[in-house]
Amino acid sequence: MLARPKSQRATGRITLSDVAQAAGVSPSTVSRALRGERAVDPLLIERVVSVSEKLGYVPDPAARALASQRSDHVTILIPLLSNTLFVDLLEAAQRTLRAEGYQTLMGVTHYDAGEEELLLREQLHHRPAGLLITGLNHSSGSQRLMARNKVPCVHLMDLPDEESRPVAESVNEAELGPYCVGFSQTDAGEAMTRYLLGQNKKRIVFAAAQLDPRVMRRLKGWRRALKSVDLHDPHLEWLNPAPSSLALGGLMFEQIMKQCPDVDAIFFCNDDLAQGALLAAMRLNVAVPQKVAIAGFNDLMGSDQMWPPLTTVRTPRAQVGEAAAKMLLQLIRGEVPEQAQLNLGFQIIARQSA
Amino acid sequence: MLARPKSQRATGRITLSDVAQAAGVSPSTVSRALRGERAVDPLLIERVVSVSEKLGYVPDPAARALASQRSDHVTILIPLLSNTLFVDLLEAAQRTLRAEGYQTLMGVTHYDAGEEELLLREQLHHRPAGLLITGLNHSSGSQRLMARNKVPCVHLMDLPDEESRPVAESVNEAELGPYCVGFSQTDAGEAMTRYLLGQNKKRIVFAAAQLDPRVMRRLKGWRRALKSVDLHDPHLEWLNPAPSSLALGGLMFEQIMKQCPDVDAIFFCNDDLAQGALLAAMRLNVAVPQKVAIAGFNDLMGSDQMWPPLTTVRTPRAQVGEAAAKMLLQLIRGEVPEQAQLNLGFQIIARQSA
DNA sequence: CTGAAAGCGCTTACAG
DNA sequence: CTGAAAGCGCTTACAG
Repeated sequence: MLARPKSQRATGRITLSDVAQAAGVSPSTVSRALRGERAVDPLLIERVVSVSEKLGYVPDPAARALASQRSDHVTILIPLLSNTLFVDLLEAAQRTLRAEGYQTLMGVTHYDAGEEELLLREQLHHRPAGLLITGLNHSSGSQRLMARNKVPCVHLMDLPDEESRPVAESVNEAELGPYCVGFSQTDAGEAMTRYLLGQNKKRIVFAAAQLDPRVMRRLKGWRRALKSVDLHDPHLEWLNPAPSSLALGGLMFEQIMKQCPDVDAIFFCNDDLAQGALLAAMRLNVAVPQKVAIAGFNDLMGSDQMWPPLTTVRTPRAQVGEAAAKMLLQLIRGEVPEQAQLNLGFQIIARQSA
Repeated sequence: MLARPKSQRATGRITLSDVAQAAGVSPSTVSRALRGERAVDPLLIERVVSVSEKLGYVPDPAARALASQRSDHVTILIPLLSNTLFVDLLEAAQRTLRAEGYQTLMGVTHYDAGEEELLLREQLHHRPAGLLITGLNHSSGSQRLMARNKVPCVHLMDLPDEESRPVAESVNEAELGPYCVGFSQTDAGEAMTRYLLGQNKKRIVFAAAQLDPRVMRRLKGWRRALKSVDLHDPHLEWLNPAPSSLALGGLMFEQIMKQCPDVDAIFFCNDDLAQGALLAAMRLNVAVPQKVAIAGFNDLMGSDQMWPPLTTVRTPRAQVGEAAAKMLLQLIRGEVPEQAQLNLGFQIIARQSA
């Protein structure tokens, strides 16, 4: 039996130098060839790549990070793991990033700006290559951290309001940000409300929990739609800061039915609430949508299985995760994305509950 | 205005040497003091810690990983993100690990042994400090990878069968593994079946999807219970390899009702299937539990909100995530956990569907 | 218990 | 286009 050629190193790892030696070039050249830096002879690239594959060379991420001051980590900050919306976002982003050799590090903020800032601070010490962060609203401390570290960053699931967008005369690169991919939460809230109006509903409640910034934007859309037809009434706003859940949806439904028997539709800010309401309606024997229509938001798992099936707004979260990751990848490479704000839209899914 | 004392380094980062200089000791001592290595004068430790806090020193993870050949990453491999079971596991593990300064890196195997092996290989290149992996069944390639890299590893959500456990006369450390924390899937399957028998059910279907190893262990428990009272019938086994979902649960329910009208109970291997069945029963106007009882597994979100509320097995996934992370932390520190196999049990939640 | 020195495995000005 | 050299910021035998 032939002894396998041993590496010189104590660790036994195949290193860049091993490859360089075997290929008869300098380590610098191997480094450049493998990273696809231009300014390397194509023939050398070929040779280096083939040798490194033969030896089974795998670059050491720690050494690379130390030398280049940039890791192969991308941090993604999401509010919650208990809303499948964010899990879908995470999975899509992670899949996209992994395909390009990046590791995804997830942080859960629990909708808490302080926790977000803390996570940001922790993560920034690891010199992430990029940052994916949910929403556009962050503490001034967080904003400072992001700016000072000037790490590429893409915001998820929302877009700046029209009115707040800069109407610069000459838009230069620096004014392009913030980079974000999502859709207009306000428009989506307005669209569903208009749909309900189209179903001839007049007393449409907006029922929300959690009350995060995106929920409040949907509320704004609901208000806009109702005001435009002079049907807005502040009493129709049911805002509960508690975390969203099926159980809470059921509870809110009961309360609304008891206190506002004349209501003819309820637009819940998230499908879990709406699903809970549908289940409660069943228990309480309230006819949906005849007595009261019910609509949700996000088109989460199970909404199509409810009885009656839930009318809702389908949001492109997997697409958002993927597109945002791709945009981030561009920024990491120093490229300029075609659009700084990518609008992926939404879709009204008319089923039978409204 | 006083200029802030600048670091010598080009990167501007506060380094170990900065702390050493300010504290009047050598870098080696700072390194040892900060990592809580014994064999350092307590007074020096105090001084070093206070100076490093004053300077806002944060160790560079990349440099540390490169020098020590161990990163501060822990890899967790789970089958899916679409089953909240695994999300709960992930969140608990990540929370526990983060508190001790470890970063959690997640890999999604999609119940595919090949993908698991690939993820393992990728992750191992990053020299993780430890590994959390779902289940006990892995490809021989994966097992080899884990063994060769001798990275501390804890298995999640299952325990070795009694019969397969080594009955060593003198158990030494090497024979303690595999480390795992979970509960007996077989016993849980058996317990729920016995509960249904106790409800005077005679024709109890086991309806399963996905058919991963843990589902098959539940099946085994169901068989054991039915055989013990001579009520086992192979026709009662409904095994569908498709991914689990609400919709599939509904479909399976319809099929079972059509083809086996004499069935008086269905034990679904997961709550999503059972929830789908409950919803289908409602559509089809089948009385639950009078005509047919329905039971699930895991006690997932929403099961208590169904109508009727779902009888199920509550599994301690958050506790598993936390306990496994703690056990892994011990292994990383070189400590020996009290038990190599930690049984966290399960609980029958008798609600109204069975 | 403490320190000087070597080394971890890369990247990147700098020079040619 | 290529290479020699310095450097990234730590840890860890080794010696004392």
